[in-house]
Amino acid sequence: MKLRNSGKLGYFCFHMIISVTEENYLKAIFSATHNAGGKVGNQLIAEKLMINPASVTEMLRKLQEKKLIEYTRTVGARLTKEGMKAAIKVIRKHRLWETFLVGHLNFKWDEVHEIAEQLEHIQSDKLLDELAAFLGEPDFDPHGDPIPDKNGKMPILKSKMLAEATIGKKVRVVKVADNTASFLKYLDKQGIALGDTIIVNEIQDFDQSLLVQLKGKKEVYLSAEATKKIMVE
Amino acid sequence: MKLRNSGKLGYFCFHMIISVTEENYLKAIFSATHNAGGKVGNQLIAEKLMINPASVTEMLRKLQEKKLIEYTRTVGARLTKEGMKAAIKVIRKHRLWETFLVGHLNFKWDEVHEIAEQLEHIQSDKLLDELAAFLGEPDFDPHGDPIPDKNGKMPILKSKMLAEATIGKKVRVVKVADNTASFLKYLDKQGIALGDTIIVNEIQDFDQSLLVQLKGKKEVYLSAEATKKIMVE
DNA sequence: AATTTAATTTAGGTAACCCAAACTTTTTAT
DNA sequence: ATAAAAAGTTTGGGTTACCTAAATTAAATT
Repeated sequence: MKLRNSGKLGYFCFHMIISVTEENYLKAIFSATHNAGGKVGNQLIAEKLMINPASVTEMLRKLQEKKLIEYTRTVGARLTKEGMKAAIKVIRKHRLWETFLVGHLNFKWDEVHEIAEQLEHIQSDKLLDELAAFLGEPDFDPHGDPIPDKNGKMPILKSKMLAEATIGKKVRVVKVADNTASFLKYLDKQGIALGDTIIVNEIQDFDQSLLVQLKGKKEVYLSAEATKKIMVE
Repeated sequence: MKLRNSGKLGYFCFHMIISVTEENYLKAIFSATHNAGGKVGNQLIAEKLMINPASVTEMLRKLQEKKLIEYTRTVGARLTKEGMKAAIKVIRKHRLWETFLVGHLNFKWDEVHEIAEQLEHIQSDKLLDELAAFLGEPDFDPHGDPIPDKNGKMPILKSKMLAEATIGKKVRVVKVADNTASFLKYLDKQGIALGDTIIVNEIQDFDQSLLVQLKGKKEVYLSAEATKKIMVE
């Protein structure tokens, strides 16, 4: 933590220095709690960060010291307001960079994650603002994930799994619930992209796989697995 | 150092992992030797990196281990071919990012250095290639510094100090030899930008300051200091 | 050549990460 | 209720990259 002159406003304000590692912890805690809502244990955090659970304890204490999380050994960790703000800012950066890479630098949606993981830690408020403006303040990233706005507000997109779509009704792919390269490449191979329309023609009883009609009239079978990861509206 | 499958060529190749700190050492050694040509001592490296000279020894040994530099305690350090390649790649990234920030994200030339210092360490060959292509393979950055091409070749720009310009002859500003924000802001205030034409009208004998005529016919005095940092052709 | 001065190295220490293994607490199941 | 399983913590150790102070080595001066 470091005291810094804010320069513009004429008074001092605390500007917390959050290390790259700390940011990754905050992201992991966010992604583990924002749906379930509750708290996360060390184990799950360790898993998400692919580190040893033994390493987590110390860092959680440090994050609590910095008032970025609330933490009790038995119940686990939850982000404070400050921690939430920091986590969402990292996510905003990540998703804006992904949008940039796909939109302007000819990256495929399965190639951007690793690089965005690096770019999300670049520290510059002006860069963040200007990048967002350059991209036209996009609401969603190349995977359909919502991009938080400057105040941390996430656009809401109500979508459901393709697996739950009504037969015969036309739906539009708006998001993928799995950003791994392998799944995304599989979708590319099938000819399925964000924004495409799909009609479910049949459900196979024995394995819940779907026979669907893509935009080019082409019919393909999608496994139950896959249809749970393709989000539509 | 890590063994990695190169993927494309079908054989294994060594891919050296160079840390951020190591990259900064290579940059410092490069910038201290590429003009003078010789070798650098610990002191100068320490100064450039704003660390203690005692800290340098260990790292230089490590860089020598990795065959990125040649090092003898008495003569100092010099980049090997590999080290040079690595250093130039970092510089290429730095200058391309600066070009991007100024060209597309509304940054002023005095605002980009710090951010480029972060961005230059992002690891992705595709990103580097695509960024360069997006920018149109520029030859010079916003300060007039040459951007090495993919093979590490630097475009050469023969320029001289404004201080050495012939009186009455029209010259063009092509580079600044000082990238500090304070100097760049000073130039902004004087209304001097890259590409501008200047005519030297008078040299003041007593302090070597110049009375110059800018493109808008405006006449200003420039200190000898300043005229040594404005490069023209 | 002897001395002063400058540069470099050594030695010992700190801080932020990480791990493996031992240990403790909590939870679950019998 | 108590043993087994699961989850969390502590201990001891490792790495990287930095620090200071003291010792050493090389260079420059006298």
